[in-house]
Amino acid sequence: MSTTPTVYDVAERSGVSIATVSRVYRNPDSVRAQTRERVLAVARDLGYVPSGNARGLASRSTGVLGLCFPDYSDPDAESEAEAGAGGHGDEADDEAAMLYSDQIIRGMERAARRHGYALLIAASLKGGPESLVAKVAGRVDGFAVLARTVPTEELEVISRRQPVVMLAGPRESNDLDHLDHIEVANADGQRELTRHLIEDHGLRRLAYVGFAEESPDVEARFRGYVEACRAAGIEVGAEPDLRVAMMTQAEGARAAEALLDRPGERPEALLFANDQMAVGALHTLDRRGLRVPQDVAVTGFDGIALSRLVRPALTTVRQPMRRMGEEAVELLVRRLSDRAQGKTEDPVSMTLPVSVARRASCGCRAA
Amino acid sequence: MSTTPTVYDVAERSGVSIATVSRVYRNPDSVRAQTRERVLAVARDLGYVPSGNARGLASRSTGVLGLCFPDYSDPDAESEAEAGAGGHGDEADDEAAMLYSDQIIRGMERAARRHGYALLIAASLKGGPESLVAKVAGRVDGFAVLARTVPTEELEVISRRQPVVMLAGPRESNDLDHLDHIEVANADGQRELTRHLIEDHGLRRLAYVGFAEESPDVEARFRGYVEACRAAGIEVGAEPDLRVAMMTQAEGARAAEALLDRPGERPEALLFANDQMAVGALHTLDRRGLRVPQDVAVTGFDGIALSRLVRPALTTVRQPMRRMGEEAVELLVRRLSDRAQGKTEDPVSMTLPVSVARRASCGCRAA
DNA sequence: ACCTAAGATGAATGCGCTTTCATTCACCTG
DNA sequence: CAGGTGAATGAAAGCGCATTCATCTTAGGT
Repeated sequence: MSTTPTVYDVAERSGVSIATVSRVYRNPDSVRAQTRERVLAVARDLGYVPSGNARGLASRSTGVLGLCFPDYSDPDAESEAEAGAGGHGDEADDEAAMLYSDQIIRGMERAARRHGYALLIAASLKGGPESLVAKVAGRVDGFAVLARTVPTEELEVISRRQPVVMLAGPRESNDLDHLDHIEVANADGQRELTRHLIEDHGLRRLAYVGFAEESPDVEARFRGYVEACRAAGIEVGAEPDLRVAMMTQAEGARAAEALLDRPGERPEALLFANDQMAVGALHTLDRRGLRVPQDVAVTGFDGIALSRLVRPALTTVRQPMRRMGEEAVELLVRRLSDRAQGKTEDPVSMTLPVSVARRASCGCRAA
Repeated sequence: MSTTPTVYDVAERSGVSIATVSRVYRNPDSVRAQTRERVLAVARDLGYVPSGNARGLASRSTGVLGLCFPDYSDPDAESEAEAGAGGHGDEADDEAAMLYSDQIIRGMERAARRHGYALLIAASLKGGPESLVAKVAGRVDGFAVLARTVPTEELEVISRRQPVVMLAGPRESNDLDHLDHIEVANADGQRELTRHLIEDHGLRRLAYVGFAEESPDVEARFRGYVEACRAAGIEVGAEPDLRVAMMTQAEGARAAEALLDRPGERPEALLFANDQMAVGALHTLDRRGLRVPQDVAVTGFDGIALSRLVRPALTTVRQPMRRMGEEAVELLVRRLSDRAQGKTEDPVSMTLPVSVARRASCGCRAA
């Protein structure tokens, strides 16, 4: 217990060299059965477990893939889940708080497992040491990063030494052209959803709520919104009707207040750039006595679990997050084997299709 | 690109020793600002990222915690999700397949993050190489294991060299007494649920479906069931009415068939040892034209997402899986710091409370 | 019985970093 | 100006394993 046993201990106690001990684990068939058994017995006896670090160092590969994602935690969402997932009382539980990143983790884990890899996950602690990525990068053979988790420059540096695939953010302009990249059809989804509101529900006074910081996803979504509006002959500005500081429920609620307080006719539909904001808006509307969707329709984007649990259930655009995780792993694995063979292929960029979930908040189902 | 840069490269190019380069990363304040900047500049230039393996080897600690869990994948559940989560049509998506382990991962990740650790997750590939644990164990400072993922003997060996906490299975008899251990109140939950069926719904002809392999959880649940029955003066055998080979939906469906085909009066309630089996049973009953809960009540155990999505929604016992993950990390962190200080504390064993979710399948809500 | 080839094992080196311990240097103190 | 201090840095010794390459067995062939 005091000092953990190493190859040396096992070798000595079983009367062989450390090379043989190593072989017993790496390549059992190359050791005579009798010797092997003896070594294994001693190992068991001593409580020997090969050090992954040493192994990785010596063989320069870890058998681990990684995922870095931002600290999505939304305090509102947490309390929401505990308080009752939008009024569900005892229905509330962890499920409601399942987010974006959880689905990706799930997808990656599955795929990684199939390929014999383990998965290392780490979220950037807000305001923590900047070295999150470095920490992960140093321990894995390759990894995926959710967009905007890591400073571009740092990523650029790291991607020179190991495969990196960027998730959900369009490839950032210049430096990162050589990164593989997976995104979803943000514009398509928002366009289709908007078209649905306009054509199928006959709504024409729409308002779009986006995100203040530069976010490629949000921009793409807004673009889809604009396209659908223009196609229907509805005039819209070049900017969302409102931009919030964070894409949280609280901000969504506040955004709804602001939009409703604006002079002029009340919008017939509020479109939000993500589900959490939309859920926040639902609360505001409820408090103000406005019925959804009769008085105002509300839509989100993402398709998180909560979107289905709130009342009225939220019409939104579902992203194939799990699949994204799987594709990321496939890509990494391919890169790794390419690299092992000295091949060099051009960076891949794929776009996964999304689908509109028509639920109650736009009027497609009973609340 | 050809060869990844190391401390040596950085040291040479910036005219310092490798010791200084190391300090720049480990203990920046101990290096003169001017020197530090120079080193960092070179590092950035070269694309240097410290090797986690080498670091771990040298400092014998990784900053990573681990989780091993069994391959829960239930093909039925997957297809269920794709086909429509019990008839929900387009409502179907990944959410429905969120399982036990996903919640634990989530809890662990959160807690690990708070303590500055990353999380390594790995599922035992069914029939894969036995070395799953060894792989994980060798790369982390401590880890949690879901019961029955790993042969007891192997765990025993490993736990001698690093903190291990066992999740959800009662401490296995002899060898593993020194393992920390977290479980949920299986018996309490099943007892309360059974009591509810008997007292609040007036049901008396119950049937319990368990798991054939020895499973401490299932045994505890069954024990709770028996206690509640006896307390109500209902006579029950020492064994579940039926034991299945796997706790999957298919097996649950089959179990329901078997129970309904038995001679004698039809049971008023079918209690399953987990949600997935109960969902399978729901299908059988539906196909046979039996109404739930009017003709037969059905209950599960676990509280997975699917349990709420099926129709009728499943009455079940919710486990605080996420919290279990968090507690596991807390325990590991404490152990690690104890160990660092040379302290040795007795193994901890904690039991987390569960809660009964009364939904439609027992008659508590509209279907 | 002798030689050869294949098989099993050992010796030695390096993977990239952390960490004493020792050394150097610039500054203070008296 | 000598002696002393503390800060900054360098030298060197591992950390635990994988992996040639060399050496030693052993079985097979004639």
